Amino acid sequence: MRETKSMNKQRSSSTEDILGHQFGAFYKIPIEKFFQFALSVDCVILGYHENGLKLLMIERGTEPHKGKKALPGDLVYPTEDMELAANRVLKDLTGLENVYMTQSKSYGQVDRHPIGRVVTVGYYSLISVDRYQPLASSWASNVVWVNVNELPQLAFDHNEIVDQVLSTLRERIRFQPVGFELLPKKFTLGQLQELYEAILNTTFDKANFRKKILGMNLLKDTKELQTEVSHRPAKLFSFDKNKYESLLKRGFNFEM
Amino acid sequence: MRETKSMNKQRSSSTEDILGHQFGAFYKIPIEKFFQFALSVDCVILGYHENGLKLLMIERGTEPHKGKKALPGDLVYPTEDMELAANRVLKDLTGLENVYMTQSKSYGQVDRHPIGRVVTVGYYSLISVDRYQPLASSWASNVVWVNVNELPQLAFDHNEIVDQVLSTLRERIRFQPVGFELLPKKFTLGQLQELYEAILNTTFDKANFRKKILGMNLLKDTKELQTEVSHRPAKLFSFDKNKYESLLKRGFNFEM
DNA sequence: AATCTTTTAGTTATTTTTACCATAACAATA
DNA sequence: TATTGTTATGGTAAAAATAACTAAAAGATT
Repeated sequence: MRETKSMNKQRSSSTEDILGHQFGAFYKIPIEKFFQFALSVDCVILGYHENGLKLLMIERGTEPHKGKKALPGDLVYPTEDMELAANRVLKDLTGLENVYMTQSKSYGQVDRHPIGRVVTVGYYSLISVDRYQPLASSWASNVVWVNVNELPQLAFDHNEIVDQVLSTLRERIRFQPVGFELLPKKFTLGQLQELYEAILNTTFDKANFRKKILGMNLLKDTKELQTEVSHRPAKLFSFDKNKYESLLKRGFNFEM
Repeated sequence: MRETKSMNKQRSSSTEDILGHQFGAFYKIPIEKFFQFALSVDCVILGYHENGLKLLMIERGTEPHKGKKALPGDLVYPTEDMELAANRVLKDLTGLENVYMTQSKSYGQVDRHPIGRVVTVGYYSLISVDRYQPLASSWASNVVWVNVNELPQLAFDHNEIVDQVLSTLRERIRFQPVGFELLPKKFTLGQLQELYEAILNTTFDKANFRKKILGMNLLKDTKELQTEVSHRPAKLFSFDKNKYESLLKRGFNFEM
């Protein structure tokens, strides 16, 4: 890792325009004064349980905001890419890797953190809860799933971060096939419909929903059936990502 | 402004969990080592000229990336909110205030800037070119409008930032009434249609386009006419924001 | 008067959406 | 074995939205 002292020395000897930012900032203030931000990531980890969308939160044991729920997050190391930091947080919390993860917005209000200027970047990931199992760690007891419709007041500006992510997801799920990320690899059409209904807070006609989604030719019939149900078992389908990619190239537009 | 030294002292005396990030980062590294990021903003300032979407760029006079075009941007002051910094850049460059501006993504690759760890937040704003007039400043000669379809290789990761903004805009303009921000307060339906056609790279049937947009009841007939045209002058309309807000509450969905 | 383009008011065919209906299939269980 | 609950499947029909097109009056300039 690069040392702070040598970095400062390098900066002090730099020309006034090395950054290419011309609007005056460091004509007045030495350049090293600008290098006093910290960067963090906060993860909105969404899963679909029992007919509802939930997110993983931790309960804070210390001030500030002691006792409140907060998004899992961490500081980014000075030599770490932020996507890496977000994936690290996710993996430490859930054991999961290579899951759907997207950057949301950044939050940098001057007074958002008492310790100093900490800018945080929001990420959200969609996980299939059948793959998740809580890791046995020191903080494991503090981890809870919270229904997105029953969010309490969260620590810091985390309510704002979550609200932003949810509204992005509600837009995105209608035009991008991301809903499948929240289901097991193999799912029934009923489960898919329930998921859409829960997230978009509407209802669909069952027959029409089936026709629409099957008509897209994005689902692969796994030839397997649901088990342990006291009625005719539903077929299990899987999302065919390759098919989607190839349809995309031909101008296909997903829409629900 | 807060002093660096006193901030470091404060941090050194803090408990290990004051940030509420539990995953180990500063168990290994002193907290002040995390405060060595700089934050910048880069602005994608979009305007609509002569049937094309263009963006304001500056030409770099110094290394790195000397001679290349770059997005206007600046470092964020340690006690400045980032939205404020973005608006400052916009105002310094164009003289404009209170224009449509939205945060895009953040870019924080470790090696994206030679001087140190600089994380940049992308913003985009939509301006009406009839309001813009280049300010007479030291950098004024370096400012150029570039057609979004003829972008050269830009400095840093600015191509990525612009591409992201353009793809967001193309999605957004279909479902949010943001296109009007790029037109003068009063515009003809022909201008509006050309704007949509340029951004979405399609064509619309004129009669159908008219019916659709007028059917939404979002446009106010200003009772004025185009002037200085050698044919029947078109009516001038304006976007009725209040009307839109009230329709929104009743569940209206804008879509083009 | 000729020209150019907007405005306005249609029509028509096609496609998509929405709301239904009916019945066979099938696993559990009573 | 009959009942029950739900999925699977294959419809139909009305309503709404979309797309493609036609026609002509209006107004300003040349």
